[in-house]
Amino acid sequence: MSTSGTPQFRYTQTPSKVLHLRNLPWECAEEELIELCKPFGKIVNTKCNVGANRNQAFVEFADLNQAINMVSYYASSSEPAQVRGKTVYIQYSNRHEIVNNKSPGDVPGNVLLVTIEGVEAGDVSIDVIHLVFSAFGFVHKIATFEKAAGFQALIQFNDAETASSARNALDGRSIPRHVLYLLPEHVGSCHLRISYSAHTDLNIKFQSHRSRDYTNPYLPVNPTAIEGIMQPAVGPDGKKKELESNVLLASIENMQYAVTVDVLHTVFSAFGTVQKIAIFEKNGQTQALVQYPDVNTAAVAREALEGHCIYDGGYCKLHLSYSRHTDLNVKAFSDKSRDYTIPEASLLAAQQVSGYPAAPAAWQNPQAAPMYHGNEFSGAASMQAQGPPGQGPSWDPAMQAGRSTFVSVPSTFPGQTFHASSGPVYSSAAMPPGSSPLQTGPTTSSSMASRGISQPGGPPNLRPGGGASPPGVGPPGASPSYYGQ
DNA sequence: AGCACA
Repeated sequence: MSTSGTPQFRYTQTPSKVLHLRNLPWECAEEELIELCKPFGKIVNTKCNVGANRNQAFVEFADLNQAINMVSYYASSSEPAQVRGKTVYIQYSNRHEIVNNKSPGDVPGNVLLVTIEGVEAGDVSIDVIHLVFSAFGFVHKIATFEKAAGFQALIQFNDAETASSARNALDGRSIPRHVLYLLPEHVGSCHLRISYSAHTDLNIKFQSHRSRDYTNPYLPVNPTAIEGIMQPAVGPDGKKKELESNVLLASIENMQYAVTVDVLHTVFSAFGTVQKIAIFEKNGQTQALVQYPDVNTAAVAREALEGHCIYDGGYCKLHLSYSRHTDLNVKAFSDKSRDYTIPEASLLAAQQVSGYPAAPAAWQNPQAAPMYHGNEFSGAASMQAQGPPGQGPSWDPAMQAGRSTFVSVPSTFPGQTFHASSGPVYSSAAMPPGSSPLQTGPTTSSSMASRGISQPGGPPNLRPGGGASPPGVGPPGASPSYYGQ
């Protein structure tokens, strides 16, 4: 009775030009592997830090004979293979080539992604992190956040060399003993898992309890961070208050009919100037971000539209919440996004959607402080490249008040998915203030809302049909209107 | 000290 034989140990393993190395020191760098193996032949690929303990590796030789040479050499050698004095066990791999030799986190860069295991976000302050990592060089920026993986921090160094020295020294280690006294007593172990981020320059908008930009001491302090809030904002009545924002997140339920940027613009313009719109898909559901100039307008729109349907019959029901974003960075004119603050885009939009006043080109932000420009390739050079304020449609990310201190690709920001340029990327960009509201200012528009719009069945007086009907959408014979359920 | 990915 022949079974498919269980794999035996090395004696019956078929040779492969890929070798499996075990019992490596966990610090083992690719260079050390190469050092060990290159006397036997040309190494074409490696994979380091494999296994739960990250103490295994694979090395692929150019030629099978080279791998055989190495295995047989150490099989008969009196001196075992060693890395830093540690005996390394070598055998043929059961695969014949190394695929995916590097995970994204292993590609060196100047920004580290640090996961601090076994702690809550409040346990390890950004100052402790700064202290620990400053041992390896000047830390430019830090952004911390909580994800499923735990408490994480992005730490930006000047270059990949500095970053890798920090990673090599700290990956897998606990926070060094000399700073442990800075941690709360209940924090027992807090191991650091460190990989490289694909980011090259973090976009820090405020000095706050969760983000720092050490290159720019003049960066404004996030007002909400002064009190060091670690708990949700609380309203006057003591109840938990949802964090407000000038940007609304709209989920569109029961979307039987296409909802275009123009439709959304029409709907949301009833409450004030819509600055930017971005439509995207999330979990198979269509969502949209709608940016107003201020929180008040957004609050009014939210109150009025929540639970209402764009089309009669329960179609395209809106669910609104506040986004964490305060300023969207969207393509000026595409089928999924619109930036009405850009004069050209407004013109373009006006060609298609007649009847809407173009947003005024107000680019000066009175709130703007001298700012550090945090785009992908920023640095001294890009700061100089900034044009003077008030000139044309620049992308100067003027500072604006807001509570989002660190904004990036939604939901994927610190994770392992990096969209460099695909899709809308939300980050800092200018928020031109003082755009003239379509109807009324924020304060009066709230009275407007209280007069009727928020009442089910009381549609706002603005209908897409009036010069802005979305092409061929909506139920037959029905122009978009608002119906309470 | 015993085989990787997502």
